[in-house]
Amino acid sequence: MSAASGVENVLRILEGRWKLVILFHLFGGKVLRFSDLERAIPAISQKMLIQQLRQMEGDGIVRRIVHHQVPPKVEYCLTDWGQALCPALDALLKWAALREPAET
Amino acid sequence: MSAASGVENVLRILEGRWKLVILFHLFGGKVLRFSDLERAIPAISQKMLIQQLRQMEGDGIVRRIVHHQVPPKVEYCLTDWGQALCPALDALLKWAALREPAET
DNA sequence: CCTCAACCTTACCTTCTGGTAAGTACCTTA
DNA sequence: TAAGGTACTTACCAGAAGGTAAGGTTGAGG
Repeated sequence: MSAASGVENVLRILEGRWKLVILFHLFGGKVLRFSDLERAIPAISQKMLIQQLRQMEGDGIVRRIVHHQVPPKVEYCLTDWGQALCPALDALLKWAALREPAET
Repeated sequence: MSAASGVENVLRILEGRWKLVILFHLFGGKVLRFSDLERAIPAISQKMLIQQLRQMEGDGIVRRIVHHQVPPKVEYCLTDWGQALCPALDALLKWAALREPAET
């Protein structure tokens, strides 16, 4: 059952109050600046935004693009691997959709 | 993007240090007693085992079968919905497997 | 009467997560 | 010289998650 630990790893990556919210804003190849994300997710604090972005960058889901300009400009987008998450999340969604009818 | 909250809900259900470990022990229609699970997962404490089982029962993933005997006997197995999780977890696993080759 | 087995509950404590608020660095503009 | 905009960073705190240890219920067996 190393599958268990594999899935646990994946959950560990996706866990975090804001990861999925950020992901969904980035799906579809969108490229957003830090401040765009702040505006898109008003409830998030800068600390959390940066923290979750950094973690996802470290996990290889998100790519960080720094433009060395005077008013700093940093953009974020998904890596190919990050984009590939879509179908897997869909599978989870489909599973969740099964719930209502089949409840004993 | 209510998909985001949908997936968040699912993660909320699967989250928890021991849920997946227990799930994988129950996959395949297995029916296990409390003490079987304790033995199968030596690192878990009784408190955690019961807590995670109860949460999964509440979420409709696990079914609890009580036999009113003198040395109590309680069995746990997956509901149909719980079994249906398998393919979704497989999708996550497949996604995780994509990682190595495509790392830039 | 005492103990044991199996399942669960409770109290308490530590660690982790997320939240707020303030501060930093840099150059541009007034 | 002072203010401002962008992208962070830091210090501190509260609440939740998880861990340990002990207790409690029930009837059979000694």
